[in-house]
Amino acid sequence: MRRTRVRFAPSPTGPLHIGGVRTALYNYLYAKQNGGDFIIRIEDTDSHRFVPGAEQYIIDSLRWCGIIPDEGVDSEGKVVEVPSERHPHAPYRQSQRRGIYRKYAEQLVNDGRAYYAFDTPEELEAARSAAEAKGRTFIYGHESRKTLRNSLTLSKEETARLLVERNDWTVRFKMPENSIVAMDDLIRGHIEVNSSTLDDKVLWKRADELPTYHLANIVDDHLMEITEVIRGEEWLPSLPLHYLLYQAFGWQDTMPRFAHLSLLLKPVGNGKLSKRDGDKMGFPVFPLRWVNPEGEVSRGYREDGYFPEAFVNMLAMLGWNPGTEQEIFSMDELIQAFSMDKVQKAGAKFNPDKAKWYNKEYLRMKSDAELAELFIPVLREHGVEADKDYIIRVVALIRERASFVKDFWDISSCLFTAPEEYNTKDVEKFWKQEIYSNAFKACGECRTGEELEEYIRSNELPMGKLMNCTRLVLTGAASGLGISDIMALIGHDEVMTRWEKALNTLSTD
RNA sequence: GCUGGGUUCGUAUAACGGUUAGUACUCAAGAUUCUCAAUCUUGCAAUAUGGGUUCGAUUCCCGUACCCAGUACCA
Repeated sequence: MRRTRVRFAPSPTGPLHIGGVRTALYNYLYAKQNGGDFIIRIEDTDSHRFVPGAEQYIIDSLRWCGIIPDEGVDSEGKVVEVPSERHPHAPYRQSQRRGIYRKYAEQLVNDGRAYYAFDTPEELEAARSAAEAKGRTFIYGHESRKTLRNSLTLSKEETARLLVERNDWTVRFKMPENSIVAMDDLIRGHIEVNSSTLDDKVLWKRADELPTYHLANIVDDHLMEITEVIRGEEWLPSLPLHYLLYQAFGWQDTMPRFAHLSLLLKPVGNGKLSKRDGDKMGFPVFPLRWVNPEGEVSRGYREDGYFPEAFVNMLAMLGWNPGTEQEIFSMDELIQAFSMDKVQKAGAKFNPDKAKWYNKEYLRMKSDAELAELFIPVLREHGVEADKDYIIRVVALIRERASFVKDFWDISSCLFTAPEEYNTKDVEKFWKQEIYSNAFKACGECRTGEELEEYIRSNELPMGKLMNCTRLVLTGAASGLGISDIMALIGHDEVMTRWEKALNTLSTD
């Protein structure tokens, strides 16, 4: 029985979006449930698409979520680049492993499972457009390779000559003709594909001495002793190639098991979730704020005020369910409950409302003191310094009304400062001489909300009108916190100060 | 186009051949309150479609429709 080892293998071409975070999360949950290792490997074999900062962003995002790798570029907070006893599989960045792939590519050629190809990008492009003109799709496969420039069609001498003369050749996999590839997926079950529909994928590029995804992925998964590959659905079409590669290397006995996760879809309409949707519909698609090299800013869940636990919980439930009605799970509970056969096959549309609901639930699990602590920086931003005990009392009063800590300010600013302006509609409705004169008089005579209510009742005055007028004076609007609660917190003197301000500000003729 | 994957209320999902098709979010109504929110109660709302198999299909098989992915010297 092999020790469970799974990996999350992102490409540092940009920020990790929430679909990627979910893939990492499922890998992590699976690893931890089985007492195994979670590894982060950076797949940077495409030198042209490298984006500075992306790798760090990925690591920071996972860390924020509480997903800490056992091995990988960033393990236990340290960058691991040199193999050691603890990290025999290092380095974890494919660009730093470039030396190890070539011999595997050549082994395949020697075994007749791959061949050298000398077609230039221009030649391939021409072949592609020629096929397109005839309404077909060009595939570099068992048919077309017979007419193209490669070690299968060229003489041994010619091949040897081109190999040294040119530096832009590739190694291509020699896809078998008409054989059924039978595969098993942990989520999707049995799948079969005829190899004739598949093309001869490039495995290794002489130009930059680097493998493509397919070769690097298989070689590294093998070398790193990966037992399960849990990845996005976009890889399902290349699963037959990967199966065949394991066979070609003779590694089928230790071939990992595969699980292909469905994609996260946009909330409305069709298609997968994209960066644009977030901007357009007002929710983040990234865990953390991201500023791209051009200076364009994308918001993040962290900056939008989400608790990482809520974010993780929400993501876990998108495409997986525990089979019970429990919806709130800590990371430890998720590790316990997770199971691959409860993972949904179909893509899940992302639901921003539910995400918000999750955050509200987690907010409610925090103590008043914890929330007060989180609220203090928000208050400071608004130039408010207040007594800790007072803040705790405020938080206790308003916590049920908010989904995010940052909402606290809008709800409770009236408990810290007098209103700067008064809601026009409410003024129109409640700022009438017969109302405010009575309300002002009542407030002058009463110390508490209870007294005020009793006063209004016993004098047979209109309760709603006087109360709303008072709230308008105290908070700037007729709707909001209870008068009683406001009075208890700000005190009678402040109540009268605000009356004075209102009488001075609003017209009283 | 071709290849592969997918399809239960608007959304996320439950029901491993037998249920009045359940739950949560959203939405609506009512209760409550000085207002708003919260809360509680109630409600609206689904098995894509056509054929099989079966005593019985959401569930198994086949077709169709629709959606998604792949079709790069990108991952």
